[in-house]
Amino acid sequence: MVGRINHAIVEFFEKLSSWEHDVVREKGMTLPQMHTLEVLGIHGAMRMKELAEAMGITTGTLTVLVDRLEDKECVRRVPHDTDRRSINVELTEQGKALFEEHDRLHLRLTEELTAACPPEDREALLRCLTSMNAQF
Amino acid sequence: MVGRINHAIVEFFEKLSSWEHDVVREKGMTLPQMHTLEVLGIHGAMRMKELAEAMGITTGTLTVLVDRLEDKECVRRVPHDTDRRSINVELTEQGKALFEEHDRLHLRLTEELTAACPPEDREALLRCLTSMNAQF
DNA sequence: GACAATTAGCTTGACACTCAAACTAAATCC
DNA sequence: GGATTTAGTTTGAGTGTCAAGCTAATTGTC
Repeated sequence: MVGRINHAIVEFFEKLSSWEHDVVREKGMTLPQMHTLEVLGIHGAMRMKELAEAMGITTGTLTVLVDRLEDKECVRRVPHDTDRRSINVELTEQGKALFEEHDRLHLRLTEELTAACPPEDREALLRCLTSMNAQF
Repeated sequence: MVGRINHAIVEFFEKLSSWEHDVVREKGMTLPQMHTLEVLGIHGAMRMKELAEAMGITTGTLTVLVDRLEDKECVRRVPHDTDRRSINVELTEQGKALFEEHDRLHLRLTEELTAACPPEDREALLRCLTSMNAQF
C-alpha cells in the first residue's frame, strides 16, 4: 500500500517536473528564475538572505539569479529601510504579471488533473497533502 | 477547494525537491545522475535514445551524463545486440545498490509522511495520484 | 567611544546540466 | 547502390550551483 503510494508520488513528481520545465521554457525563463518569482509572488518582497533561505540556495547563487531577473525587468533591487547592508527584492509589474499567469496555469492543471476524482477523494487528498507538508 | 489543493501540491513539490537534493548530494551525486539510476533501476537497461526520451533530455546531454556515471562506475555502456549504432546503458552492481538504497529512502519518507493519515484517506490518496498520473 | 565579531551581499573559480547544431557511423528505403 | 534517416558523440554558449574569499555595515563588548 505505502509502496504503491510511494511509486505514484515518484511518478507524479517526474511528470510535474516535466510539465513545469516545458511551461517555463515557453516563457523564455528557467526553472530557478520562475521559482524566484513564485516565492516573491507568494511571500511578497524580501531581503536577499531571506529569499536565498526560502529557495534553499546560497546568496552567491542568488546574486547572479537576481541579476538576470533584473535584466529581464522581472524584479527590482530596493535599498532596505533600516539596514544599509540589506537589499529588498521585489517584483516589477511585469514580474507580477508573469507570476500570476504562471499561477493560473498551475491552477488550471490541478483542475484538469483532479477532474476525474470524486469530491470526497479530493477532500482526502487535501487532508493528506496538508498533513504530509506538516510532517516534512 | 481546488485552489487549496493546488497550493498544497506546489508546497509539497518544493519540499520534496529540497529533500531529494539533500539526500542525493549526501551520496556525492547530482539530481540528474540519480534520476538516471532511477529510470534504469525501474525500467531496466535501455538504449541512449530511449533513456534520453524517458528523462526528457537530449541525447547530447545524456552522453556526458552517462560519461560521468561511467567514471563513477554506476553504469556501463554495452553494445546493442542487433543495431550497431545503438548502445545499451545498464546499471553496474554499484549503481544498482545505489538505486536500491535511494529507493528505500524514498519509501521510508513516504511511510513517515503518510503515518498521520487515516487508512481510508491513504486509499483515496492513492486513487487520486493514480488518476492524476493517468490524466497527464 | 573603540575595537572585535558577526552579518549581508557580491565576486571568483571550478564544475555540472542543458540545448542546438554540426558531425560520424550505421541502418533503411527506394 | 545511392539517398535518407537514425543513434550517438562533440562542440560552443548559456545557466545554475557551491565554497571560499572579499567589502561594507551592524552588533556586541569592554
